[in-house]
Amino acid sequence: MLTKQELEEFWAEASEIYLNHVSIDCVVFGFHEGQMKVLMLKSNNEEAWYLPGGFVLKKEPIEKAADRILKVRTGIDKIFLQQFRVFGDPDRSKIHNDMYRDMLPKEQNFFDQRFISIGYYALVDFFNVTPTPDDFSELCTWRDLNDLPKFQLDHRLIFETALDTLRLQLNYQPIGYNLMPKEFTMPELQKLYETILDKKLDRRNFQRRILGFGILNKLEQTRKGGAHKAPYLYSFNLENYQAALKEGLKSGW
Amino acid sequence: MLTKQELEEFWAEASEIYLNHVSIDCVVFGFHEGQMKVLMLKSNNEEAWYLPGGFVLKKEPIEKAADRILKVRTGIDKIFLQQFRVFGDPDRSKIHNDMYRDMLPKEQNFFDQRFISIGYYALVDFFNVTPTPDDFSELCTWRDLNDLPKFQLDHRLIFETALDTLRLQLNYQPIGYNLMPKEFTMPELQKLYETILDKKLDRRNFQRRILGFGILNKLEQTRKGGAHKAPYLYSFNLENYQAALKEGLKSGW
DNA sequence: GCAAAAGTGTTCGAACTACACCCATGA
DNA sequence: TCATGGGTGTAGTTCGAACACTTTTGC
Repeated sequence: MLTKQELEEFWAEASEIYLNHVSIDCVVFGFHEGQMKVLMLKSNNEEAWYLPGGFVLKKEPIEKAADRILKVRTGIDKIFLQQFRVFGDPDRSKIHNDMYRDMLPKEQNFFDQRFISIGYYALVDFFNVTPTPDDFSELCTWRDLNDLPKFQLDHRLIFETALDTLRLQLNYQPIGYNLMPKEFTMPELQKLYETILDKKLDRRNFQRRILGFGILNKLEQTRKGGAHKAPYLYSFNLENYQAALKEGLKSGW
Repeated sequence: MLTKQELEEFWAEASEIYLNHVSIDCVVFGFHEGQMKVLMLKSNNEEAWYLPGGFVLKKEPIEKAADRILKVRTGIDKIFLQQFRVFGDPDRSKIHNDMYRDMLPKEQNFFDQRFISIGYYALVDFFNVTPTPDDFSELCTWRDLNDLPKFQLDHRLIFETALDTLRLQLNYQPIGYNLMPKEFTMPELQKLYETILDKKLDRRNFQRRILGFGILNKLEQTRKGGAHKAPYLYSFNLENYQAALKEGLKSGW
């Protein structure tokens, strides 16, 4: 928790270095133990959780800003990021404002303004992330999609819009390279799809379809140690994967 | 063309009523005589064209701002609008700034700042639009997609991103209700798709596919007066159309 | 009657669905 | 040896691509 003095300094600096009225919020998806996770922060002294976010430096491209913000929260450098919507309701940051409004006069208070927030979603490898709280949180951690906390501000809307976008993009983009470890089994990848879509898929049809995309390399090894028949390991064929990202998976029209 | 005095007043007012650093640019698509059109404005005294745009009032939702901006440029009230991307390069409004930078001191000059622009695309019925120039343009008119002028700033990028988005959305959204007149023939609708996609489609397959979506009503009448066999008229089944907009056309996974 | 546009099939193959069977492993 | 998970195969169906024939209309 920051002291009033520290807040004062933070705000004074913020107004100097950041663009006014513009913020960035990120929905960071990870995948662990067959569950989809989202990175969240818990407010100081309050049971309200929010998404990693921040502001844009005066001369910084917004993509760089999102990168920088997530680098601090996760420790990861080149994160897969996708802009998905702008949240621009005039009242969307009202609660946030209220929290800090009375602590400083309006002129010095960077938070006491309307923010247009640019939403990014990110896909990351769970194990590479080192969740790191910011100045306004006592905790930064993964939350299971099936066990979400109380959201601050409009962050539930931002989260749900991100998830909807991700589900939609599943239809014309390959997904997984950023969420899975280097090597993985087909059932593991299927579980990722099932978790994102929140429904069961047929083992055999899933395999055929995914393989049909031509974005996987089948490796010689199998994953030993499981309680049953050892599944084959796969890795992504990065070249084809990138191509599929650009061209899309189906032509449609 | 505004005088220096008028500019001074405009800027003084702008800083008072608009959010800093945030702008909106709109790509307005229309369809006329088998050609896709985009609404553009021609700069005063310069062969540089730009997209309809504007700023966000201090307490206005961004969607409302886009509505308001387009209402003034087109005369249409409830336009079909779709946010598609934010353009946030720090140098993106540089040229614009240069144009007006020297006319007023920095503090008074609303334009002499970095703008994060929210991109919307709009689909409108060509015949309902009354193109109306703004204070910085001598002309507001439709431009054919096959005959585009020189763009100002990053407006070519904005336009192309909008078109790409539209093409992508064609795969999972019905399109046409906002671009076609109330009644239309199948060949006319096909022409719309062909124009957006910039490629020929098979008559028969197109008809089967579109009808399969269940978003059309076949009318009794035919379009008389043509030089050949009279085609049937169709209208959109608005209920099914709206449903398709929400649910998407194909499930995919 | 002829050219051009529009209505209406049909065929073929690819792709998706829904299944069934076999194999490997640990308990 | 058996329950469980994983690899692989197949029949039926649907969907889209390619293509042909007929009908209407103005000249």
